[in-house]
Amino acid sequence: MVQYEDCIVFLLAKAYQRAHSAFKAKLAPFGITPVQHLILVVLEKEDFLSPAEISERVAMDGATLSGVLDRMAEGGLIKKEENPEDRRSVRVSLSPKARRMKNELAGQRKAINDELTAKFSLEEKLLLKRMLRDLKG
Amino acid sequence: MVQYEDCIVFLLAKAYQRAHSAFKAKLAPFGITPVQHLILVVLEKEDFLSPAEISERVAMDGATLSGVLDRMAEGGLIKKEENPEDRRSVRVSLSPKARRMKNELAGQRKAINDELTAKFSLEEKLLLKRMLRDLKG
DNA sequence: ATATATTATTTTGTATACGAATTAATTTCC
DNA sequence: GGAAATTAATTCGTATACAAAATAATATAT
Repeated sequence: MVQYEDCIVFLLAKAYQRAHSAFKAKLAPFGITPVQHLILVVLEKEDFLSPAEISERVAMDGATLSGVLDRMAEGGLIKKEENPEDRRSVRVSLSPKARRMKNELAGQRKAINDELTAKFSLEEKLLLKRMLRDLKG
Repeated sequence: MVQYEDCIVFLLAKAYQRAHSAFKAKLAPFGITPVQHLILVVLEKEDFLSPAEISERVAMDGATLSGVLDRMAEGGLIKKEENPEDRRSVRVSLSPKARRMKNELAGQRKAINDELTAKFSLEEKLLLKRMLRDLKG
């Protein structure tokens, strides 16, 4: 009998909620959320992506992304502009303010990783990452 | 430099989303969601809990739970009744329909666990569960 | 060339998730 | 015994998350 305490879905849900909540608190002073952080990092690597391209890279539904991008534009983190080549699509680019946050964002990622996995050995950390990637791969 | 692909928060988020989505699809024919499944299992072990007690056991915010319980009552899975001893609080109990789902629910948990961790050895499965529990514990 | 199909994005509807404010009932404290 | 603090739920506001429908623009096929 699989107790719910042993069910991977619930263990993942609760571990994710703890991690997300800790990261959210760490990012709050900067006025961004974990999801917004993720999108900023994606745009640091490749600027001027369309919502569809961002959606693919962050594995997030286009419908969700639409609202997130609106809030990020509202907050002055990104700019959304029409693509003149194809007026259906949109180009998203980082604002100067967001571009200046690059090092800060990297520091936040390192800090949250260290905090969350403080108890684990290096081998365990690597194994955890591999298993999370492989889960239902 | 911690790339976002190496950030535990994002790896957890995406692993959770995949697991949740697979479980949600498996439960859809029964008209319940993963969260509702969790609450049903909690009530199988201890019936007549209050929202506050359920909230504690499933580590979910009372504000979220309030809506979930309403939808479950609406769907005929639970009954909410006033506690005559303390009219602030509510007693939640399983409906006969939900009580009959017990074995089915246990089977669904086993099936989703097996699916999600099919690639892992027994040792890896145990280690993954331990690490998810210990993460930021 | 234009009706049709496809594509990109947004909107709508439903379900978590949680902080903060609100409401209602009970306790506590003087 | 009644004001004040506490407690239990709910409601409100904001942010994901995703399916399905709607919208708008482009491509295709005849």
